[in-house]
Amino acid sequence: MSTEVPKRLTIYDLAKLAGSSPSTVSAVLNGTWQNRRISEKLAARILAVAADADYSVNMQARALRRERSGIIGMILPLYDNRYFSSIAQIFEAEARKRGLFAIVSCTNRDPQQEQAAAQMMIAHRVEKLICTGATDPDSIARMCHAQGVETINLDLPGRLAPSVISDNRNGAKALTTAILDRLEDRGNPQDPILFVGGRIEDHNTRERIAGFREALTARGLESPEENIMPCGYSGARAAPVLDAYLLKHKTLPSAIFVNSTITLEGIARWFNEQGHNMSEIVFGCFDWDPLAAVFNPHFLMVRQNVPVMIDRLFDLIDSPHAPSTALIEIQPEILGVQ
Amino acid sequence: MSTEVPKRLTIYDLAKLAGSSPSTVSAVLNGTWQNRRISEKLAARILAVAADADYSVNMQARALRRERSGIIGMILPLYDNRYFSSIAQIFEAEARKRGLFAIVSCTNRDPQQEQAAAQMMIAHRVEKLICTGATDPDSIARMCHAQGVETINLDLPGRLAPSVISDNRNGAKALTTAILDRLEDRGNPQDPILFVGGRIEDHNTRERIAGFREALTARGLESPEENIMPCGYSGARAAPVLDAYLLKHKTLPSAIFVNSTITLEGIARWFNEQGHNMSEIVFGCFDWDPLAAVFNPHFLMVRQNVPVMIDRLFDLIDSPHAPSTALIEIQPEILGVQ
DNA sequence: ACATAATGCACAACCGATTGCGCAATGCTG
DNA sequence: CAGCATTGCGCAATCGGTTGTGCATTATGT
Repeated sequence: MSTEVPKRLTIYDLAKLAGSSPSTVSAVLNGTWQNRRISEKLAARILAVAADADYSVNMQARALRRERSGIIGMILPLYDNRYFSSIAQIFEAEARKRGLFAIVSCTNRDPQQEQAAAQMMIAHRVEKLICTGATDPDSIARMCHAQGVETINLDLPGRLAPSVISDNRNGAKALTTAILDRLEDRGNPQDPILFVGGRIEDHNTRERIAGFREALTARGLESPEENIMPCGYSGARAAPVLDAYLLKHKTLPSAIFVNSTITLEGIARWFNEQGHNMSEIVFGCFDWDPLAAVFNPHFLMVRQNVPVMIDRLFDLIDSPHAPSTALIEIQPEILGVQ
Repeated sequence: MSTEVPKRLTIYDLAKLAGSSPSTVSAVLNGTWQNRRISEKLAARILAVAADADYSVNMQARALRRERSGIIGMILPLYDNRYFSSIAQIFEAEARKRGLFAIVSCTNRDPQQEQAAAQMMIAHRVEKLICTGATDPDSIARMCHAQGVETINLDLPGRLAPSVISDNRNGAKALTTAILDRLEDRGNPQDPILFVGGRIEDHNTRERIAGFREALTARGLESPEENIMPCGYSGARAAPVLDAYLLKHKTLPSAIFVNSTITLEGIARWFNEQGHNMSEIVFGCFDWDPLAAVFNPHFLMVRQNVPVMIDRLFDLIDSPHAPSTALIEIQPEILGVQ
């Protein structure tokens, strides 16, 4: 085994091997040799030598000279739910298709970590930075713009860069309507629906609450403040909300609008611990998880359309200078309605 | 908005601003100035100027000159299950703690994509490459070693680089034993257990089958070949297996050892479609998912110990030259036993 | 045969940080 | 006050590609 760095091959070595010059080797290897009037024959020879010697370009050197890194960055709250992990996966695949190298950093919904990650991305000279579900997208946008790096917001919108998000309001309205239909099927169309989870500071949660209310209003129903509990994204936050509801009303709500799968997990845990049966209640969840869906075929779930979101995202990336006010809303899908 | 690249600040600019030289600025900014006998006072001035001007080092230039990128790479089959996504997340956090920048690529269990991703990683001059669940870790290891890049295998072992994996055999044995205990509680300790999912070409699947058999043998039970169905990782593969079993035996097995959550999803779907009730059967799954667990408290699940695996992984990364034969097995946890 | 154009390729200056080395200024010793 | 050590810092080469420019050589036109 190599004891120390075994000096990798450079274009200078290849030039010697092929009896040519570094600049010619460079042009041949990066495909610009046609413009430089290199002969077919020499190009072939150089390519053969390079392949034979297992040459691999040094991207650092290339990026330094070209003043373009070929890297595109994304910051993300976390990987471990289906929505965000599929965002990461599809983003990466799409980036690769365009010859870009994607680097993704998790920032745990923490503004400090978001800033630090963005700094790192800037230091690595990413060509664009995608801020997914960022708690403070505008601060990041300011930082990046000061360094000449454009940003795009995904999932949560900002005011200083274009944004691609789900149509939260209409998605929530459709989900709530589906819940109301279920209640009607069960013969209690007037029963209260509890809204649980999310952060009221989030644009998305506010929009979902608005959609929730619109659906109720459309049926001539009330939406009392006390039934709307954006208690955060952690699963554990759901228990106190349910405890309080039960204490006050002596009975469970007939339906629950759950604002994320992580909240759903907390609610399910509470039902298990309390010995309640989830199938007595109509559940609608603004988020999708295949295992949750298959174990609860009666659940209503909203699946955000990640492939289309990423498509629109790359439209923005490709278009030179999208207006920072652009807000693109993608319709999600309601699963569980017959 | 900037029409074109707005020339970022370099150490040459800072040198002018601070009335000093580029080499001094460099030393001050990268912390090596003590060795270069720069005065406290000048260092402070330069730091102030840099902070004031929002300077950000160019990592490409640094990496080129230092001949170290500060980047560590990982290839991964996919993000979208809890096991792999937590690997990615914890790996990234640990890398960051060490001042390394983690880049992760999904390769969809496709040897071609694995090779291509490894090539990219090499071009970006990663300092090490972690091959997680690679279908062909040895080919990647050969490629990387030829370029002087060390690799480490995670989740699936290889013969050309050290490996950190779960103790699949003992984990499977413990899971099977737990299943047998459940069957005994239910009064049918001799009933057949079906093993479904995974690839027989995978080391892990083979070891799990071995552990499965050991547990049966320990109770004096048979493990007929026909009950062991490593039908792949896709969920859809489970249905034909279950169909065939049902056709032959006219009844469902009393217990199923499920080899992954994706297979579990396929099985659950089949049960729904066929109108069978999953609670009639004892389920053990070699994999863990919090939503699956909370919706099925009676499931036995194996949670692989990702934090410890990543810990050991970084032990290997930090140790100069681990023997390529090193195989570190981490004990997983059985969830669902009282 | 001579001027002109096209072809084929190499030279050398970069990109921005790092680092071995050396020089000037100051401090200290005798 | 000469002689030597120490302090403080800048010079210039370097990492490995990229690219504007220019110089031979060959082909074409008259």
